[in-house]
Order: sequence, then C-alpha cells, then structure tokens
Amino acid sequence: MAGRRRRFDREEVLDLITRAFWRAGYDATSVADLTRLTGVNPPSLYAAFGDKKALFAEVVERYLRTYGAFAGLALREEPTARAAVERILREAATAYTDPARPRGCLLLSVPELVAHRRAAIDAVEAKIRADVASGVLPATTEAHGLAVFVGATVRGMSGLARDGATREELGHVARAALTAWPAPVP
Amino acid sequence: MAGRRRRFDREEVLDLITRAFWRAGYDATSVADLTRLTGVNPPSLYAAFGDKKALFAEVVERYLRTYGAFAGLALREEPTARAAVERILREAATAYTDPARPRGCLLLSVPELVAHRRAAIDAVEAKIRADVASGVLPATTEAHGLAVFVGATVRGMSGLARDGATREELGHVARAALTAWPAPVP
DNA sequence: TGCGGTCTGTAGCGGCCCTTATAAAATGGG
DNA sequence: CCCATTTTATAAGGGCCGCTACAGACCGCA
Repeated sequence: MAGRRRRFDREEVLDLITRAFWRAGYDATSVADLTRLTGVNPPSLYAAFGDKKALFAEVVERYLRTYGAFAGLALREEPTARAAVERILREAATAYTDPARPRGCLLLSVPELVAHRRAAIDAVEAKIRADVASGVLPATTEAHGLAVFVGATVRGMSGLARDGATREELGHVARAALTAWPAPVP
Repeated sequence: MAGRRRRFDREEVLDLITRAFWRAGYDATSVADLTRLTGVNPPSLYAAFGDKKALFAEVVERYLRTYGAFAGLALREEPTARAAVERILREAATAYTDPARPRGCLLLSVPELVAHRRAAIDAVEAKIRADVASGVLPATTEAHGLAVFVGATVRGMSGLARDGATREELGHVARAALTAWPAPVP
C-alpha cells in the first residue's frame, strides 16, 4: 500500500542544504533557514533526513562523493605523490573559488570534522611513503612532516578563499608550496 | 561622589573571556557561559563592557596587544622580510601549541575578522616590497603572491593546531614553507 | 467508493539566547 | 547620619532554537 507522494526531490533538496551548511557552517545554519531555503516544512525534513545532526552527516557524506572528491581521486589516479599533490593544489585553487559554489572547503571549515581532515593527511602521507619505498623519493624524506605541510597549505587556501581571495592568489599559494617539494632521486 | 566598588578585576575577567572566545569562537560562546566562567553576573558584565559585540571587540583589541602581538613585533624588529617571516612561523609553531592557552590563533579562527587578516598579509607584503626596493630580494619577486603564501601557511598552522597537531608537526610546516622562500640577490 | 498509509502545513512545545527592569547592598561626601 | 551614586543579585522579557503533535490532503488497493 502506498500513501501520499513526497512533493520534493530528495537529492535536489540535499544539495541546497549542502550549500547552506557549506556557506555558513553547522551551528549558524538553522532548521528554519533550511525550510525557508528549500520550501520543505520541518516535519517533512525530519521525516526524510532525521534530525539536524543526521542531516548534516548525510551532507558530509554527499560532499565527499561530489564536491570534495577531487583530492581522493588525485591520490588514486596519479602515479606519484608529487603529481597527486600538484593536482590537488591546482584543483583546490579553482574549486575553492568556483563562483557557482560556496568558497573554500566544507570539510575544512567545520571544526567538528577533524577525523576527516586527519584521514586526508594520512592518505597523503601513505602516498609519499609509497614513493619513498619505490625509490622515487629519497629515503630521508620526512613523509609525515611533508604530508602535514600539504594539509596546512590546502587548509590555508580554503581559509583564504572564504575570506575572498582570488583564484590567482590561490594559484600563487599552490605554486609556492610546490617549490618546497623535495627533489626526487635522480 | 562614589558608589559601591566593583567586585571583580576588569583585566582578569577580560582575559578569562578572551580565552573563552578563543576556545569556542564568538557564536558558540554564550553570555551565560561567560557569567558562569567569570562569576560576574550579566548586569555587571554589561555595565563594564557593553553588549556582547562590544565585549568581543575589546577582546580582539586586547588579543592583538598580547597573545597575537608577536607577528607585528617580528615585522617591526627584524631587518629583512625573510628573517621576520622565519621568526613569525617559528613563534607561531610554539604559540599555537602552548599548553597554557587555547590552541591556534583567535584572529584566524573567527570568520568575521577578515579585515585583520587582510591587514596582516598586507603588512607582510610591505615588508617584502621593502626588501625588493633595497635590493635584498630580486626585482622579479612576486611580493603579493609570497605574502599570501605566508598568510596561507600561518592559517594552516593555526587550523592544524586547533585539530590537535603537535609542536613538532607545526615546526615541520614552518620549515617546509621557508624552503619556498626566494633566494636573495647574491 | 471507502480505507489504511504516507506526506503536508500549521502551530506550538520547552529551552536557551542576549539583554534589561528592579530592587537591595555598598560606598563616600555633606 | 543620610543621601546621591554605583555595583550587585535575582528574575524575567522577547526572540529564535531544534523538534514534534495534530489534523487535513493525497495516495494505492480492495
């Protein structure tokens, strides 16, 4: 047996909500804001997504699969850590200043998402260690320190973007950071 | 004519409040939190500092004169931009992980303080331009880009510190960033 | 067409937010 | 000693918060 049909597109609404949290953060985005933005009334919202926390969790999950997927892709697709990091920094410069989206990175803007950030840095570190193991990078490479530096750079870029930095400025940051990359084994 | 004397030390209370805003940010710190923390009741707090916004403004002003003064000092006291930036990054690594204080930088953690951040980057840029003018740095130096890179680095360090990074990790970031500094004119 | 089931809109719950009205307590000058 | 003045404590006002009870609208199936 079926009942009355849902009057809104779940994915579409979830995207609107993603952008709202992305713009203002978790606390600063009220459920009333979301109902106003989406036209979906509170009971329907709660029936479709659960409470605010669960809704935000789904937003984060979705963000990772869409807007924020580029970093994981670069780490998976590029052959070396250097190539992956270069691609991440360059794509971050454009993604974080995309005029069609909120600026910066959602995962880097919400304090509670530490675990995601740690995981990202760990992934970079693993990619660096693989290059050290395969002889692309010298054995003296400080894999962890370098990964943390990349994390700091991306985070700085996201913050600058939120403050209104231009794409060119973020490009400068990316380029400068890459000059700090260790020379490969000849 | 005089009346009843104030029962709390204004500076002491302001420091407690500074640390509260520093820890949790502006919105997440309620006036009730502050009265609980300081033992000062709302009417006394409002009489001494004005409303929450004015109180926060005074906190920022005080922070700039105390905890956050090291960057301006370095820019004023060091002879070259390179020396100033090196000192800023090294002092940031220790200051942002000082166990006796909240982690990271208040000015870099509160979104509304964009103007302060811009001013800081401008100051770094001016210091770089001075070195270019005096021949310490090559005329091809991209002063603005380099200053923005320094801003991104410091901001990244602050964010990492808030996420629990160690002093050593921030030291890595500082060291790596400094290797991106352009070679001086021989 | 009637009926169980799902979604919708309204309206409101208790709780915390920032702020302030009120009145008592403490002070120094005349 | 009393009075003007200042700070204190209690308590509450008005507003927004996340969330939900309720009742009506809509649906597929019998």
